[in-house]
Amino acid sequence: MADKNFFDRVYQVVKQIPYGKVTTYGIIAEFLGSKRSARMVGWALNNSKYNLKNIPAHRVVNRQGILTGKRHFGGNSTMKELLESEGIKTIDDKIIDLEKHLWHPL
DNA sequence: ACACTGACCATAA
DNA sequence: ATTATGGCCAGTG
Repeated sequence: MADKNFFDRVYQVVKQIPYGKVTTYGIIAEFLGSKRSARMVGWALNNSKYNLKNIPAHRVVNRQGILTGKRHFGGNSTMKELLESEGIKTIDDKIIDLEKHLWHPL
């Protein structure tokens, strides 16, 4: 059941994101083979909290570096605080120097 | 079994 | 430049 679903693949990639680094839905989706499946990546993360996995979903943002999923963290600034806690600066839920913190699964 | 939705991205008009 | 639509896969009603 590890590589059985799209979700699990996403989990393994996201869990490999090192501290202070971020990645995007598109990159993950593209890494999985279908950049059009970026939606599923977000879904996987949404289910990840149901799976109680150690998924640093706060390190996953959209193509613009915007914390699109911050509203799913339950709080208003939970995601933002987590990122800043790792040294990632954000303005209005957008990551500054995204490419500087950007991490690629390869 | 069918239809709609979902933390997106790219292209077309 | 903005808005609309298609596409991808899976889950839920």
